[in-house]
Amino acid sequence: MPELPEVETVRRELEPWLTGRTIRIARRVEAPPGPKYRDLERAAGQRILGVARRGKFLLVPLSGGDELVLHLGMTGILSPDPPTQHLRVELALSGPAPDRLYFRDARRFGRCLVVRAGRYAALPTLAALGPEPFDPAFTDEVFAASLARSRGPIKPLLLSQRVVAGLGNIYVDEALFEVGVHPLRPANRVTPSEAGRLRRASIAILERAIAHRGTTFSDYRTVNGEVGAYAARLSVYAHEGEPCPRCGTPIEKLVVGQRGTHVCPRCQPKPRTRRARK
DNA sequence: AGATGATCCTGTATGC
DNA sequence: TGCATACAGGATCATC
Repeated sequence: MPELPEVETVRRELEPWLTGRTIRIARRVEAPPGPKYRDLERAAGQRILGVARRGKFLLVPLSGGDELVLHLGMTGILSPDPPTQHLRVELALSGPAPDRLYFRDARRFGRCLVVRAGRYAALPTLAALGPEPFDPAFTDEVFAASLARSRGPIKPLLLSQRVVAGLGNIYVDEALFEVGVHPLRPANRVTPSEAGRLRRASIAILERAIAHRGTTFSDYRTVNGEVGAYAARLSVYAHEGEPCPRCGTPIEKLVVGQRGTHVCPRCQPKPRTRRARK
């Protein structure tokens, strides 16, 4: 489940390899035609200017004014080695070996398409993406104001990518645990002080996870084929039934917004449901 | 317009 | 052992 730390790890490995090379061939393999893989062939002949990231999206600006947009989805893996199964995209590059980039994606939740640079109409989440967590413009005040505008539960709002970019199911659970906020708490009932702590905790967790090259449960691999080492440092995610690292109460698993969600019932008290009165 | 729920997709785990 | 079923979830779309 690649989230910001996993995608950033991949980006850092791709950047020195790909930058300056020319895409000789870009082709879709074993993937049905459709919006998830579009206009790839347009990348052929264009030089790669760099490898950037916004949230969980990889952005590869090209010399002809186009941009290659990649999303790993759930099971996407980028590698210089061809997979035996589930190959979706192959890029052939100029320059010395390794000169092929393969995009493998078993579950087909990922995407790879070429657009005019910055034109993200085909990618609504990217078009409406919130600030990068590490952007100085993402301040306590900005974050608290975004939360105050929404009455829905805090977790789905953070997963929406509109308030802040790059958080996914794992790191949202970890960050909410860290500050003792229940995932069902209405966003506008998170206090400004809690919002500040949540912002700083999210950044700290993401930075630590990047330092460990992300979290691998099953599919995620770095470009070099390595697993991420952060799974061993998770506090609540995938720890249901185990003692809370802070208070010892067994971690519980519930469903919030159709997502498996992990909480310490003591450190993260469930919000009172305020029912309509008459 | 914001919130909610269904949907996509297949490898892995579980149950009988 | 084999088969059926449940489960995992990021983004998108339909619906209210």
